[in-house]
Amino acid sequence: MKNLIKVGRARSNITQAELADKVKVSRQTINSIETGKFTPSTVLALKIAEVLQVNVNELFQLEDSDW
Amino acid sequence: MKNLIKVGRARSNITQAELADKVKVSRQTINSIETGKFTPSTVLALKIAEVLQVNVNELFQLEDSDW
DNA sequence: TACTTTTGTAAAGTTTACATGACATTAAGA
DNA sequence: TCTTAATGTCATGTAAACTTTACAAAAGTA
Repeated sequence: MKNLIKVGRARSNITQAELADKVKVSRQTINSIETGKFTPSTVLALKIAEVLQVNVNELFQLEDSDW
Repeated sequence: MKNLIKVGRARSNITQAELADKVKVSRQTINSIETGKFTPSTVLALKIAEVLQVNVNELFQLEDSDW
């Protein structure tokens, strides 16, 4: 799965740590998701999308290898 | 988190077992998500949304208690 | 260059998603 | 009513998300 968190953060001009605070997870969790180390839960994806003001479908995109 | 999987299945006229097959998880997993027993991963949410032809944000919605 | 902020990463522990198998309940059709 | 399909649920096991602590690498700024 591909993600555009970095782009969204840049647009909103916030750091990983600030995003982490807003969605109430650790900074490492945001970093791990952003760098593709793991897949967030849907609740967390919805929160990140809300903070970054985008749809989940824009922020996270399936790849062929996910099927 | 609230979900509208049951509504989406009804619209697409497919059973939990059929949906499970299409997204490649067990029937119990679909049932557990649909009945709110647990939160799916974002990959699974994207797959279910794609099969049911809706956006993740329409299918899964945050509640105040999620924050 | 020196200092500070931001980001990347790793290890160890806890929690939860998801699998499998089994069985009970409900809905639906003959 | 009898039978079958669909759904709900439970128990056990494994894999993966997420936490905390800690440190290193990068990037920005004086």
